[in-house]
Amino acid sequence: MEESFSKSKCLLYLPLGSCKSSFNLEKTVCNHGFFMMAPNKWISSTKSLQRPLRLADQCSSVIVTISHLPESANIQIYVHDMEGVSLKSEQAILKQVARMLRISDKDEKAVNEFQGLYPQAKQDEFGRIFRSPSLFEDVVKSILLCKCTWGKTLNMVKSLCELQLQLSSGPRSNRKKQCKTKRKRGQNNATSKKNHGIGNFPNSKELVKFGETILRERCKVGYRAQFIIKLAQSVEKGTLVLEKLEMECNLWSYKVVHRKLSELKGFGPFVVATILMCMGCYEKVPVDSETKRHLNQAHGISSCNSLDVEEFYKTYAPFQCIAFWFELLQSYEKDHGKLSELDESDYPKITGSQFLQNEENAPKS
DNA sequence: GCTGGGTGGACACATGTCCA
DNA sequence: TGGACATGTGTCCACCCAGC
Repeated sequence: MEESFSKSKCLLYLPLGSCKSSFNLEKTVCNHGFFMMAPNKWISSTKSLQRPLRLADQCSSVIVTISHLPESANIQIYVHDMEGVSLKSEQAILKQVARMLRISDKDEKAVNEFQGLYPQAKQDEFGRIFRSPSLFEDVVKSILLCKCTWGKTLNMVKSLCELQLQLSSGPRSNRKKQCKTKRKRGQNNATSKKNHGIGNFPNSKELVKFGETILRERCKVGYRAQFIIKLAQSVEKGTLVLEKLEMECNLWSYKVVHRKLSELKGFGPFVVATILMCMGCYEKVPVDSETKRHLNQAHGISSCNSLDVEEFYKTYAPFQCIAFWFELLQSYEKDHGKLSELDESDYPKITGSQFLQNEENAPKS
């Protein structure tokens, strides 16, 4: 059967629907550390987001630039280096963009309810926390946040994307074996063409292929390699269906999903809370050194544990996590200026603890 | 270049609490 | 009273970096 192609050759539109009134691309993207992680690239001069996204075959990627004109009812997605996009791939791209930017009726409902509880967030157009085009990417990035500095996390993620680019643009014969799906005219493997210097974030299939040793040696992910590979293997075998968990999280209590995730090796309370946030369950605040620092610095709460954090944000239930991120973002922007206007080279510096060190070193008045 | 302390979340185990 | 669950604490691990 002939695959049909989009009439629009390289420009796609994602309707905002019910999200139109509350949506602001800059505020939606530049509000969580994930936007600083490769392969995301925020271009402050044009207020647009550039990154590779998967085509329908899940194997090849294309670079897209996502932008939004104020008052427009659609998000504009420019697909680079492509003469045409099949309808299936178009749907795949739109689905990924909608996930990243939380464009859905459910997300809009959450934003409105949260802003009702936290009016200042409405003023600041805050409510959508940026995430990845796939839950798998969110999960791996959450693992990479652990036991290291922010700068190191950024490096590990970047190395993974570089490795993905290297391997995906390897010998043609290998790529043919990887991609059984037939591609027709115009559906070039974008990674074989102009790649804008960055690969996509590897999917589970690619990570299984890389293996633990390569992740350790090339990407310097250390002990995290075993957890990531195990996760990727479970996804590939079908013993772990992340999308099903996400759906369960939406349908029933997050506690069931919380328990299931906690059973996985390498998934501690911080990682699980971060994943739940990405899934759209905001009741658990990820508690790490940064959370404790923030509560100490902003509210004078010293030596707090996860229960103290839970107690502190219970006013905003079931959106405790969004409330926490709103406060944290405000403190970052107070110290470093607007995150959306930062230079990429400043990204590794964005932690409150850095600020704390500066404060401690500053002469006391 | 080597060494050892610091970092920070996960993990394993110990202890505490609750409820049938 | 005992099992299930929650909480606290010490240890582990890989890396960074200052000091020698």
